[in-house]
Amino acid sequence: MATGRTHRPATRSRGIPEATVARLPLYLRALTGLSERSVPTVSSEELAAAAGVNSAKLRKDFSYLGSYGTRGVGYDVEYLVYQISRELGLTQDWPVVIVGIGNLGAALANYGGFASRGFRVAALIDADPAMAGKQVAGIAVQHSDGLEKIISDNGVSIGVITTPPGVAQQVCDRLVAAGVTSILNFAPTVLAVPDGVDVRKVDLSIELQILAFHEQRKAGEEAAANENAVPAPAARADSTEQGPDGDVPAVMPA
Amino acid sequence: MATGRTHRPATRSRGIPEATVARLPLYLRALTGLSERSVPTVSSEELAAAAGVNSAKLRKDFSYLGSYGTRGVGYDVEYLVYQISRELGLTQDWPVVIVGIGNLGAALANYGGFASRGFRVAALIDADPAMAGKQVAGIAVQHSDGLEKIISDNGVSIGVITTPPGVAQQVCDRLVAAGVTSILNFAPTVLAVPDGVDVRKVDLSIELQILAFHEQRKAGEEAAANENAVPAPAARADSTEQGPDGDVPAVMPA
DNA sequence: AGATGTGAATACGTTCACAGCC
DNA sequence: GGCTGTGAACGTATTCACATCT
Repeated sequence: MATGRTHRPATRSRGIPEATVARLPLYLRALTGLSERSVPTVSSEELAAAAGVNSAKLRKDFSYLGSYGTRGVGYDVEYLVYQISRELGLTQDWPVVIVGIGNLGAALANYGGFASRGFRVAALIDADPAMAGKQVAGIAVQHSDGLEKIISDNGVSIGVITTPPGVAQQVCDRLVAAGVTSILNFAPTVLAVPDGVDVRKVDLSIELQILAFHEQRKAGEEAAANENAVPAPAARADSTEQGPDGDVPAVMPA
Repeated sequence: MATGRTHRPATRSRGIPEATVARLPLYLRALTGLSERSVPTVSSEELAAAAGVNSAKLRKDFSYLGSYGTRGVGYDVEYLVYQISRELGLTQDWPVVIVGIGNLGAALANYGGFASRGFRVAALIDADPAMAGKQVAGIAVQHSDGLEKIISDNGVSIGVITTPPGVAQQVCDRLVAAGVTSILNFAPTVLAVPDGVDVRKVDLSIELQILAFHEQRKAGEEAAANENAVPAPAARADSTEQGPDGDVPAVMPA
């Protein structure tokens, strides 16, 4: 196993920034929409709006892939779809296993967006013997005893973990030992993996907590604004927060 | 991040970097684990390991909150739990609505991590009349006709969207008009919201595509390595012009 | 001694603004 | 004229390394 960190060599032409990679799927989705509506070309401005980013960022992102646009015209939709798909590795298809077929695992198995784009659910795996053989999303659940064989028989390199947190690390270890090198973790645990294995995590609870932080801050600002509104002490406004017309949402519930 | 420009005013003492905010829930989870095991104090090194980050980053993060540690000793676990909870706004509890009770919505409703920390499912809402009245996770599903009333009666400011993509924007608009200012979006769509409303998105498909990108790159490197090992044929199909060396970036701290 | 807290250095990401091409 | 592609400027995040305190 490649143990050494190969010390990123200020990579030459193939060094696409991580932030850009994370946005490519967004562009691809927007482009797919345009493609379905048979739109032939699109400007950076239009595409950026559809993807929810600004156009300078989009152009910079595309510049890492190459020069796929035409000045004065824009981008050819089909061509870009192909180029981005290729860059993301979606021209081949990726067999995926989901481990842990509870509510969430089942929901993911049923999720349409899975198959739509290069991914195929190769197997559903659960530790509960009572689950084995049951059909979920048209696929028979298999017992986790056979995990290693399933992985290697299907050439799976991407695993999705939707188990309870207590067993996520064990499952992860087995997946990695069996040859999986990319893991999408829905269990609220930090997974330890060897070098060369990528882990991405999705955590509902974390997302909500981040939202709560901002909610609280909004509430605080509102309160501060109200405080300012009444007394107005001799001291000047001290440029504290932004002006009165700032950011409190225009939507005031009746 | 929100689509709107929230005019960040270089806020004085309350300016906690976004990247730090995103890690606070991670620290909190690690600390909660220690707390349950009655560990009284923890060093930045230990806590960082448990949270899957490095210790310098953790200390820097905490320095934005204040000086809650003791030099030569470490951090008091209970005290830190409290401080971070307060900072994140988890000392109050947040009523949340989930709109779209399909597989995923139901899975989230059943998700334990929801209630565990400051969040309470105030209502489940679905547009299908056949769903209305059904119990999911012990809560009766309500029809979306009453959305506005549900929001205002319960003082809901956080909404979770698990509808099909086609209706996500409409649902979002109604939530916002009814007073919701934070949205967690599971639908694969870009949501447009007014200033002052935060949107965070969770998208399975995007995460998989990011993993596929890195998978592909690993495969390319392996191939390149093999090519080096074996004498290459005179003319090779140079479809994959992978850089000579390069390395797999540590995408996510694991 | 041992660990925190933090300026300074570095790396990464975004935005600006305009040259270059259609 | 219009739009891309990109160096340069700016801003944010991470890491280093050490002064500071118990």
